[in-house]
Amino acid sequence: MSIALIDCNNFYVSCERVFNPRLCGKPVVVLSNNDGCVVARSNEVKALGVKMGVPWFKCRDLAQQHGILAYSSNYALYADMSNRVMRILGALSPAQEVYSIDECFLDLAGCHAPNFTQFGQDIRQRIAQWTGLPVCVGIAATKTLAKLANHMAKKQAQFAGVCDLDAMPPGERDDRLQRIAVGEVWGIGPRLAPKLADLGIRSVLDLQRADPASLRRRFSVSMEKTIRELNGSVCIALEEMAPPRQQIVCSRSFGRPVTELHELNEAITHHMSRAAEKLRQQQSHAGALHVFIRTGEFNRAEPTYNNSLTLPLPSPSDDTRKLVRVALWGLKRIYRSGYRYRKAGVMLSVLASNQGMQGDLFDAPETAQAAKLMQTLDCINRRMGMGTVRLAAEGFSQRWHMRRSSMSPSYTTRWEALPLAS
DNA sequence: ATCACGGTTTGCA
DNA sequence: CTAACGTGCAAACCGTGAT
Repeated sequence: MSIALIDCNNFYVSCERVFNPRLCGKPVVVLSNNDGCVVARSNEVKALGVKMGVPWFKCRDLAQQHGILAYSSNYALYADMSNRVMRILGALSPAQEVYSIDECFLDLAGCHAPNFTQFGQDIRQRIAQWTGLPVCVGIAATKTLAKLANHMAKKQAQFAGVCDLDAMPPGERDDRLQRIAVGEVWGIGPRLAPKLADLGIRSVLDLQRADPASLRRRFSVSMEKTIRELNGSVCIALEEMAPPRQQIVCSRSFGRPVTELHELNEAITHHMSRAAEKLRQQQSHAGALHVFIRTGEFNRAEPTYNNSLTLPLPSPSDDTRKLVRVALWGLKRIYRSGYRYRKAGVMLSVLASNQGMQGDLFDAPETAQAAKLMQTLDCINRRMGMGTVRLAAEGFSQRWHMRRSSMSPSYTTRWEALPLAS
């Protein structure tokens, strides 16, 4: 059993560089939604000590000094580049799990490659040539180990971007695992790492050799699975088909403080429309929805107000219009004037698959006509771009919309963005 | 004492 | 000029009322 984890290096920054090669060799960051935090860093920026997830305003001085170039995130571009990469990789193996926008697992069992390290190099070469993106490849017996192998391929230059843990002599392997902090393990985050350290478990090797049963009692099942995976037994299966979500959340911070109900109405309508899209995409209906609004969580000088409301739906629905109507009703109930709201969102829950749904005695079932309408809406928006056809209640000026002060053109998804002669 | 539930917190990526 | 800090998901946890 061998699994490969292919992960793009500094993915968002690398995408920007593909279409703007002048950025190569320069310190570049990509910012999160609303230009809030640093979410991707070029190696030059990492070398300057800028940490992942730092609020951008806190790096402004350093950025000024070193001429760091900052881009707002351009999801249309990254999603398109991701699709290209995933399609290429998917063709190399009968089983692929797309784990996130920039990484996927491949089951190598079905790949008749004589030498997996060479196979990894071929992958790197092909992705570089066909998309312009740099990737690293980790290979091992389980997903957890493949993640770790990928980490080594990235951090240690002598691997040249490919690390096959199974091809490594056991002595050397233990030696390397000894030198990696336990917090690098997949599933061990900033909370668990210190707790493990209290027990004397500091390195990956320590965790690998820990007793799964006792750590399960102290922590959870997932901890036991992680330990077993580190020892080469598969506990976390490759999931080719993502299981349908149990809840769907859409929320955003505003580009500026919002005080008026009519603006919140627009934002909630927008978020609910997106949530309903996701809902229909996974072929579910929602049995309940949740609306929330909140003031800033960092600004302690301002009066705080957080509120939310969960509303059961009379019968499960996937109709944007019905969901929006209920959400706005809920919003009106929780809205208080006189606050500077910074964020709003919705959540759909009690999700049921479209097959075998229970009807309601007192509520009209969703009509075939409504289903057809939603289908058409989704079809147009998929083809012509997000939000081509939408509810007017989403508003037009959208003064609450997130900040994106410096976004690159969407080269691969908008004709107008191509720098052709006009 | 135990269970199902719903809401909240925790944790991760 | 100033103020400014992301999102989505699930599991664990906890209090409550019913059994």
